[in-house]
Amino acid sequence: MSESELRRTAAEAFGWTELRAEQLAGMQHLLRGRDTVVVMPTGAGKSAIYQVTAMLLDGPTVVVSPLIALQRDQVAGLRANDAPPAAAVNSAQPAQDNEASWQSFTDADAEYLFLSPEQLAKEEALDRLERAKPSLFVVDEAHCVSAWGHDFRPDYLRLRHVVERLGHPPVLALTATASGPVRTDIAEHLGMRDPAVIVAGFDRPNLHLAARFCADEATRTDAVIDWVAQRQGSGLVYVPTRKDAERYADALAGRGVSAAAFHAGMRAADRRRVQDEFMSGGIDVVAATSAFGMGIDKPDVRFVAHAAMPGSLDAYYQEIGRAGRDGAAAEVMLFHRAEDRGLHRFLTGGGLDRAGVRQVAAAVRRRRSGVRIGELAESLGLSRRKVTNLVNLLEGAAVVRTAEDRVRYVADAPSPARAVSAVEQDVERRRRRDRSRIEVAHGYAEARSCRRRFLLGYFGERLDEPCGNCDACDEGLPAEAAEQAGHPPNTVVRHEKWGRGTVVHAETDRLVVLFDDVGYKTLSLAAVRDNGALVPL
DNA sequence: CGTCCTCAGTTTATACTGAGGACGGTGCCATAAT
Repeated sequence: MSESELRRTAAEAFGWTELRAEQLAGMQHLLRGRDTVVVMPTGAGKSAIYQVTAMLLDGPTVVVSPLIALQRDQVAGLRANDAPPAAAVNSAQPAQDNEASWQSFTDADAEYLFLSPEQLAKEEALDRLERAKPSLFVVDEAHCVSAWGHDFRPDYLRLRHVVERLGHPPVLALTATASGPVRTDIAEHLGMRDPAVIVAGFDRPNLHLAARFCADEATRTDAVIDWVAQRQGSGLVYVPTRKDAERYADALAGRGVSAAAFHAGMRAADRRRVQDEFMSGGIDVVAATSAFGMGIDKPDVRFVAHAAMPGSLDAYYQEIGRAGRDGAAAEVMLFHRAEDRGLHRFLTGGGLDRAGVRQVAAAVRRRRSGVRIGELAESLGLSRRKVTNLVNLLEGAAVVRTAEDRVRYVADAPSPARAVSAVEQDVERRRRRDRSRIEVAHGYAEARSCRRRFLLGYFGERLDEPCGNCDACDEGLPAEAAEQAGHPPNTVVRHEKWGRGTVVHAETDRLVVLFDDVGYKTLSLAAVRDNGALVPL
């Protein structure tokens, strides 16, 4: 497919006269049938990649989207152009409308169908999808596969079976934020084959990055409120708990700031009102949990404060990325405490339900011809979500396998009793990895050198000059550390104990290395030099 | 793992202190009760 044909389609159907190199590259990979991962900032035109490609492929396109609100936005956006018809299926619209969406999709009338991963867990949905013979399978906000699939929304990890059932059309994963391990996780769990990975620049040079250590909770509260009260324009305050959202919103209101809380425990109508008023400028500041943000594209957010360090730099970067989308200067301030680790340790610490693993394994083994997850849940009297999670774990440990929607016991797999320890090892590995991400996030918070270099390094990008727009650069802190150390970011190294790894960040006295097997580790440079435990590869 | 809340105990102030326990984040979907 020629580049000019892509450009023409983009112009005719959508009125886009320019396409970025990354967009074109993504389109061409997909047209050649190759699975593709695209990491591109919000507003850079990720959606264009599938919207245009869909029109040039012979068959409709399935778009998996995590939020119903996003599905709506996407459908509305397509309808506003001369694009082909788009439809959605979800629980928020009447059954009649869902039926109409399916009809138009299977009749080859609609080109795009938007739905959640949970919809794709339904047998009937799969049948209808299969009949429509989709030629492109898109996973929007694909970091959700990695962030949510392992526990919160396990149907994300079932998508690979949906893809196989559909004969593996080209798969496109789209996200704005994904570090190396997250990209790998996404590709693996979507069952991608030798995917092309396109990463557009991560840097957001207009964001001024800064962090402040707070000794105790009362000091932090005051510091956050003072800082926010002194700012102008729209801003966000990210907080760790729902109660904090209310607490900060009230305190800010008491200081004369037009502020409101936002979290998942609020009534839907209140959430909508807060979001609408923030968008329209009626409310200046929203104090929110991580529930706020996906799909929010307000260009003139002037600041983002964090009243605690989130559980990973992936989450942090996503949240600060909501500032300064218009390209004008914006401020980002992180108020952190060492104790912020506690909540995330708790959240990543849920113990494995060994009895559940064993129970599901045994139940699967009994059904020699395989069993569907729905039947399994019903016969065991467990929730669907629970069973899906347990099946995912068993599948990860290669104890069971899914084909044609049926879960089967792997012929030479260990007994259910022994399978438990295989699963446990996987869970333990994941926990170590999650905890190492918490640690590296605090490494960032406490860093004494260019913050932007640290952040970009985490996402696999190298910044050669100090950025000049962070608190460390403001203070003239050393920036040449990476070179002095002899281990600049992105150097591949081998550690005698932890194996292969990649340098993520270097300071005068320590290195942060991402090891393939054990996750992130901070190494003292003195120790590295003295005992030769770390060698470049 | 840390914080906040409650409550008992000590105290005689309507207030401190410590112990113990609850609670902590993301959304889809289906189903039940108004």
